[in-house]
Amino acid sequence: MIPVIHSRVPDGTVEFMKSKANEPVAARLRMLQAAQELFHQQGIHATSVDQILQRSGTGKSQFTHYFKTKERLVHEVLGQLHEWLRGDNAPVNYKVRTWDELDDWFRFFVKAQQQGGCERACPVGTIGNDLSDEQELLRQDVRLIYEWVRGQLARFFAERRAAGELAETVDPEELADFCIVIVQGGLFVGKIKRETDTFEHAVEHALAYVQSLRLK
Amino acid sequence: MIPVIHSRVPDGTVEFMKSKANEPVAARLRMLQAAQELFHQQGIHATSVDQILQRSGTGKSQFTHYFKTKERLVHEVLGQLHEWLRGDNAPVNYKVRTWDELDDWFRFFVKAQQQGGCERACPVGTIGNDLSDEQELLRQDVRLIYEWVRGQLARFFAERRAAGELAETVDPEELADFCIVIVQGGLFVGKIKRETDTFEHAVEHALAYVQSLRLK
DNA sequence: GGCCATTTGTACCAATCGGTACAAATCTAG
DNA sequence: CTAGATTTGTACCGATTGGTACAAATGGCC
Repeated sequence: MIPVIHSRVPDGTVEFMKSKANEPVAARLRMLQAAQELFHQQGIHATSVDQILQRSGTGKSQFTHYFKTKERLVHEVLGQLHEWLRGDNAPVNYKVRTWDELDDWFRFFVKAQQQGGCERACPVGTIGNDLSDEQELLRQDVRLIYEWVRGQLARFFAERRAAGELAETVDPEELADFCIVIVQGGLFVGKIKRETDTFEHAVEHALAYVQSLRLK
Repeated sequence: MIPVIHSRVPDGTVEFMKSKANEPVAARLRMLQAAQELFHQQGIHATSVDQILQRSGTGKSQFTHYFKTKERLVHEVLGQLHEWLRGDNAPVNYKVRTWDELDDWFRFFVKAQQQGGCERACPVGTIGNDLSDEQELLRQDVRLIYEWVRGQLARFFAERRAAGELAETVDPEELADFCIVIVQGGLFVGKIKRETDTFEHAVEHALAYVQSLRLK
């Protein structure tokens, strides 16, 4: 039986519901989860270590023991996000294979932002945007994730082109960049303006454009 | 004769070059300028008041005297940016009137990011992205700027449509949203990846799309 | 000169930041 | 049980945060 690790109470702090047989890894996971959520909605700078500890219901000694520094925690959060996207439990299918799935991919982000009250943009982008010049390691983590997403979209477009469904003049990777910029920009503007209309309009135009490139 | 207020030394701090007749407003302007630059490249959270004071060569008492709080300083920086964009000294022409000027408008941002070493995105967006839920006043400042830019682009598209150069089915405001998302997203991704290729590809596709909507 | 508002220097504040020290508690293996 | 490693609680650290207090300096104006 899987022990209940924690459950949310209205204000976002955790209720202690550890199983009788105390699982040590749970603390680590709770901290990772809390950090990911807080980084997503506040960024790195606006999120203090103490805040993460409070939400995850852990002490400072655990933090030091499992992560040592805030920077390493960010690194692990990015690793977790990376695995999550690549895996089959991702909230949206990144491994696009049909034109319809491309539509779904775009529209998922609009819906996701709506459901989050327009308070969050891309979790990876939010972290990446807070990095300084000295944090080249973390920046590499972020780049890796972006490149993987780009690769998935580029592969799809290349497949469609090979199937004669896309003009030969279209570079799959450049079109992938276009799609990524739409999503990142839409989430960014949506978060700032606290509204999804702008994002929606951009997505509709982007989809219309991609459709206009289709051959059959 | 206009007094030399300050000049940059390599490390970014100011050299004191006050005119003999000490101008009190100069301190205020230097702080505003320093704040704008630091907010642009680091965001609000990563920029401390002391850092602004150091760069502008002013003391804490001046800061308190002219701005009282950091929040009010941000407000004034946004006001300065707003005036700057609307005025005729803006680094790029926002009052687009021809298709060529639209091209220039898009491509300016790519070039600007390149020249800044890909370390900065949009100054307004960077500030807006750092706002919390409680700072609704500052968010309104940001919205106002975005709405003005959107209005300029929408006006241009509406003009073109009235002239029969754009399909009647195209909503000028929605197309403006598309353009803004491209620029904001491109700057955002470019800053994170420290590279402008993604942005460039997105802009080329965006321009190709807009061109495809032209009727003559 | 003398007055009064504006402008500035210096010292200071409590709160929070990320991080450390170290011993006590706990789990696991023999 | 005991031994040794893992995990955790508590107290603490110097540095920095945004902001304040208050007097001294400076300015224009009469």
